[in-house]
Amino acid sequence: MGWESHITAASADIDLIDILWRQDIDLGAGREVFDYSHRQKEQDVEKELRDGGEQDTWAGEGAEALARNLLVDGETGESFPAQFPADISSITEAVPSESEPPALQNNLLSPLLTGTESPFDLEQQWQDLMSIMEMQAMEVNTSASEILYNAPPGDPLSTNYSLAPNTPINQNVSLHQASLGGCSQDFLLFSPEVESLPVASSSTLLPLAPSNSTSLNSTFGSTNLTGLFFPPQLNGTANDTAGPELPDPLGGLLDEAMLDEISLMDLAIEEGFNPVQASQLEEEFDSDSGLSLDSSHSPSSLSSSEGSSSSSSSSSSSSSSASSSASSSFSEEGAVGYSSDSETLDLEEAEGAVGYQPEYSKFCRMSYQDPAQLSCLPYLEHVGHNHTYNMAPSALDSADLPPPSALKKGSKEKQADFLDKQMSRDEHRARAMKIPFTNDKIINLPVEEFNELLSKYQLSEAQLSLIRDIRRRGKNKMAAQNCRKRKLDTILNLERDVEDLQRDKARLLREKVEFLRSLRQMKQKVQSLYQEVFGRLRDENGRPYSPSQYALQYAGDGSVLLIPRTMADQQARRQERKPKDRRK
DNA sequence: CCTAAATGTCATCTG
DNA sequence: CCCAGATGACATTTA
Repeated sequence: MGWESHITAASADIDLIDILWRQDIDLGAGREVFDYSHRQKEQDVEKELRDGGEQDTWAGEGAEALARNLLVDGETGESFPAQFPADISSITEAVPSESEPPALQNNLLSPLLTGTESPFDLEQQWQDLMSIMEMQAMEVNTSASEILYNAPPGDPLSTNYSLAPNTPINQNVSLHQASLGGCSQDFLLFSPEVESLPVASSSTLLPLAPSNSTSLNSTFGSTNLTGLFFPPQLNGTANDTAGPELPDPLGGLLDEAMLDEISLMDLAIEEGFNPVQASQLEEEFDSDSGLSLDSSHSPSSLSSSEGSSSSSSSSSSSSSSASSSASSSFSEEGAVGYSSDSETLDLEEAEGAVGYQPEYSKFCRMSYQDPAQLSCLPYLEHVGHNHTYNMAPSALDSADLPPPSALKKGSKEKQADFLDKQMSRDEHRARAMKIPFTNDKIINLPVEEFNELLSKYQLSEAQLSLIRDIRRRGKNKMAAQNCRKRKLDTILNLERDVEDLQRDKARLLREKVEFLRSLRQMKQKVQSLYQEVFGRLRDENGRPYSPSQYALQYAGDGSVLLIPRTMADQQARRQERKPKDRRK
């Protein structure tokens, strides 16, 4: 279902890409630039695609798109170097002179935007691709597909070229941007190749439009990725095939989107993520430690994390609420935390775990403290047994244990066994050593009271030693529990953050897709305008100029010149190279 | 009986 | 310096 549409869209993209490519070429963008690297990347992509199932398909699409995109980008980037301080206004003016409607003017301006594309160079694209794949792998849930393709509610892609309301950039905006971009101008608007093509040259804007899925499929499928890399040839074929058909906006967009997303992904992951995110994460960890402090309020961990992740906070707030549910469960455990899991259940444990609540322990067991013996109280007996501590070493244990069971028989015996089993090793040891108070007390009593308690009894060195060990171990046990809870909490928080980040990433990718889409639209418009203008030009004899021999070029002063192709090509090359150098 | 997860224990560090 | 708590590493128990 979705896949098909996606795929088709992707294929459609190809045509678009081809067109753009040509444009780029016309502009003077060099394919050489990307060729080599592209191929390699593509191959890699293919491999990856093969490796994974659906994801692969995605990746594949993305790769293809990427490849195409790269071409485009590469071209655009190179073709539209900042070199040319061209005025947008100039361009617009020039166009109008031709008798174009205002709308057209705007359109013309839009092309300038292409300059924006430049930023996306091959490397980035590649990274994007990688990132996308990664993303796909990662987010099975919020599958990138959903995001990318289904993404926005009123997703433009699905609808049409018409920009979605949400679309960040609409044409108007784009124009604005274009002006800002101030791309250079002396570039040739479009060049040769487009015209050279029969279909295109003759007339039509159509060629500019993205090709249909069908055309895409045919061309693309057959050609395969490698084909993409050899634009010149492909262009011809692709154009022919694709030519007349209506463009599939979605397809092209999607592909680009894919590519772009990839790039975004990369950026997010590699660049943005590492530094920023990493720092955040680090903070979180720190906070965690802090959390430990807060142990009492496990949630604090959340808060802390939030604080750290505040960057994502915007989303986090929402997420936090959402995640909070998840975390909440967690928090309960943890926060409460440390209150030990109800499961455990030895009172001791509970108390202990709860730790931090010595009183509780007192509650439960104070009574039997009698030095006399724990056995006094029935209830205590059982429980008390547990608490009653036992001997340390296994020898004692063994000795102790047997007796009880042996002595008591029947239900009682069973109970005893049960209780024994319930007793911790330290309890057994305490009992074996005849320690007069419960482990609970030993462990949970505040230092003062603990010392007081010890002072009340005449204890042997061995007993004192055991008591100290019991206390130490008991404390540590609780500490370990808290520590683990905290750790778990931290992990949950991190997971939540990851989700938030993924959401952000997806959102950014969507936005990128939309931008690219609008950019592409503008390019198409520019191209169509170019063709229209060029088509209306007549020489002294009233005959149209041959697109193969002439090209329109924007002059620095805003005028549009008709110049011989050769010159145009030369200039295009120059422009092409400068940008490269700059980038490096 | 084996494995993995849960717990407990110990050694260290830290505040 | 002592203590309690935190935590990594290892041991033991539990499921």
